Amino acid sequence: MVQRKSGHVTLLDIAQACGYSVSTVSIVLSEAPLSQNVAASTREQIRKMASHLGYHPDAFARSLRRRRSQTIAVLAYDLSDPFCIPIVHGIQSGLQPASYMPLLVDAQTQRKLFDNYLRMILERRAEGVIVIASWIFQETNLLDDIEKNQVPIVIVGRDLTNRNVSSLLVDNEAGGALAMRHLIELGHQRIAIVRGPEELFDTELRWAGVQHAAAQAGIKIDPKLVYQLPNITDATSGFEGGLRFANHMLGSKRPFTAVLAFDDLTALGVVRGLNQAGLKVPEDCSVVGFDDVLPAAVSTPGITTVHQPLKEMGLLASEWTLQAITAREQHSEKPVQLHKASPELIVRMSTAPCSALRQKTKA
Amino acid sequence: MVQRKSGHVTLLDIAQACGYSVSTVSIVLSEAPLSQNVAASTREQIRKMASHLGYHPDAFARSLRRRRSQTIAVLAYDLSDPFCIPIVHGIQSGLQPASYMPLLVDAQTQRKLFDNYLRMILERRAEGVIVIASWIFQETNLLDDIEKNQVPIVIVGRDLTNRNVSSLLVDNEAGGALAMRHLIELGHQRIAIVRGPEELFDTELRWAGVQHAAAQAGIKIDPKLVYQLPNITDATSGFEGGLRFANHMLGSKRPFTAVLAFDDLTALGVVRGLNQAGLKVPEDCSVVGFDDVLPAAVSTPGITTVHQPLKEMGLLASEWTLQAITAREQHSEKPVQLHKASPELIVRMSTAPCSALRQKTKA
DNA sequence: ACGCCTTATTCAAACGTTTGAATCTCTTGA
DNA sequence: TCAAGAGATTCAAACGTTTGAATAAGGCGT
Repeated sequence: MVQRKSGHVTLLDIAQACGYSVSTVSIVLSEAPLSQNVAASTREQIRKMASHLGYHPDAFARSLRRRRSQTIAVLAYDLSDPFCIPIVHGIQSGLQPASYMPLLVDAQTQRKLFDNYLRMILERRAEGVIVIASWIFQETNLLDDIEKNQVPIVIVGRDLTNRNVSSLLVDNEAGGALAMRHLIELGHQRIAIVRGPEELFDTELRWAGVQHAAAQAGIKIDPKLVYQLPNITDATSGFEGGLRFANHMLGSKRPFTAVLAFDDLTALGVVRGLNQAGLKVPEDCSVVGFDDVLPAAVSTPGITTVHQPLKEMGLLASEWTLQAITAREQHSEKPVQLHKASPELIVRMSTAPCSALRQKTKA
Repeated sequence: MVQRKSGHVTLLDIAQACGYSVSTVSIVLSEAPLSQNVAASTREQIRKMASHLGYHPDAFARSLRRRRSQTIAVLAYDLSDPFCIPIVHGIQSGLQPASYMPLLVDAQTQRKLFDNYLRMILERRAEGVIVIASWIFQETNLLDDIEKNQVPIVIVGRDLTNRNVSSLLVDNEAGGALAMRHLIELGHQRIAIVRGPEELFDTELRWAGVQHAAAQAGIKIDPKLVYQLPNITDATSGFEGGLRFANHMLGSKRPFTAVLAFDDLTALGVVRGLNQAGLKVPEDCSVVGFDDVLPAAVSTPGITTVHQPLKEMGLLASEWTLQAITAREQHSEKPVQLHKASPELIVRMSTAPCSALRQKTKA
């Protein structure tokens, strides 16, 4: 194997090795339209030599010349949020057939890192950006920077259509209602609610769904049994919050038979808190979560939750991005879109019919 | 803002805008040594114009010319394994100060994807590769391909020093012993073991540690209470296995007071299985896991487990890679290294003193 | 008035690839 | 015999940046 100074095999190496010009070799190996005109024997010979020398086209030179990076950046605000991974998988499967490379970066909830990576993304000339806005996420000037560089952008997990960004997220309102209706159908009347952090838009929407479902069933929500998670930027902080609030609920001496938690980690925190006080889930109290992340599925009891079709959302996000890129190539523009994915209730073992109800029906 | 055909601002734009040559602009903005000779006023002017136009150097052109991609590929065999994320974080924090960009890709346990991404990595001229070999991982010809291209490689989660690859992994033997000793100290004598898949190297090592600890304490392991997970490539499959084996254990009618599971997911599966049979953890049976992933921490009871210093391992992996790169620049070579990270026992609520022991000491 | 040093700036080639246009060599038909 | 076309291959410029060498302009000592 020949070693050039750059350490990599180039077209020139191949050209010299088999006595053709660089152009011919390029045409053959990149399967340009002109390669039909190249004699079959030549093609064969060049291809053989290329693989023999272990040639890999230099993406930098190619991108520079073609003015295409074949790259789409995926900027996760916090990759350790289990919420992200299925989305990433969906994106990958959408990009793979288009032979685009995902440039996946994790801002680790740090504004500074976020900006830093954003700069790198722009330098690497990503043709599109998909932002995964899990948990709290302040966008501030991000959009200006990206827009200035005319890079199509799609956001998952947040509605930014009012800022002219195509967005995909779960239908939070429907999801909240789904969870609430489930508890109501099980006969629960006194339901404690743990709302999400105020800064998170999901919070209001899920809350609206919950209220709607309650109103529809003629059930009043005791304001003293409504809690709100603090504005903390760590995705696992919900667990602490749920644990703390469970203690508050029990200390408040207000009766309740079920807890509707903002997300799965919060629900798991609630379960822990109830258990520490000697209460069993679901026998003494039902708990329902939101998101359907892995820990909810593998804990015991499994947490009843609202599933988000994350993989599908990721897939759609990648498709939208690719569409926006082709649109821009044709000097047109893809209109801003909003997709609200339908949530699905996953019933596990953390919810059960209200024991109070059983007594009532007996009476 | 000026728009060129490429859609991006270039050095030429800046040069023309303030009447200097491209060279001068380049020298100033890339802070080359020569920039000391450039008049302070000129520097000022150029910098101002650059930020005004929103200039970002083209990474392709720069890398092509400099022959440095400033990129290190991070190839995860299965990113959905919670095990990976802390490692990635460690890598990121190691790369950040060196202003290297991590090129993170997820093979999703698929051989085809793995090869595909590997090709892309080579085309993008990553200067180093860090492989995260969670769960089962067949390396076959990967190494040849990378070695041919003279790219330094480091592997996390697997010992491949015999193949000449620097490796970082937890000291599995010590970890296995740690878990076993913990159970023994709690007074458990009849301990069921769920071994990992046969193909996974960790399996034998942890098993050796377990056996060693047992021998040291003069405790015999009942072969009928030793199970082995099947060779499945999905990281969450341990849960199913644990659940199934818990049933087998109970069905075998052999007495046991504790279960040592191969990893946390398996432990969670065991807990579920025991619960379904009406047994309480830890009152009726203790369960210990391995890895300390998120689900183990947030389930109730929290799973006692063996923590791996994953973040530190990731950090060290990135440092080794950077060292190997600088070594290669100086035409020397970094020797192959092996780091066995010290595991740490995390005691949570899934383990408790053996009730049989209590009776014995009373008697 | 000349060479020489310093300071400030520019030239021009190179990195590896792609591609429109050009070249060269055959055939073929008139 | 020559023009015209087809087939096969090559030229040369370009993508945006970096950098060793070259140039230009001033200051200073002789």
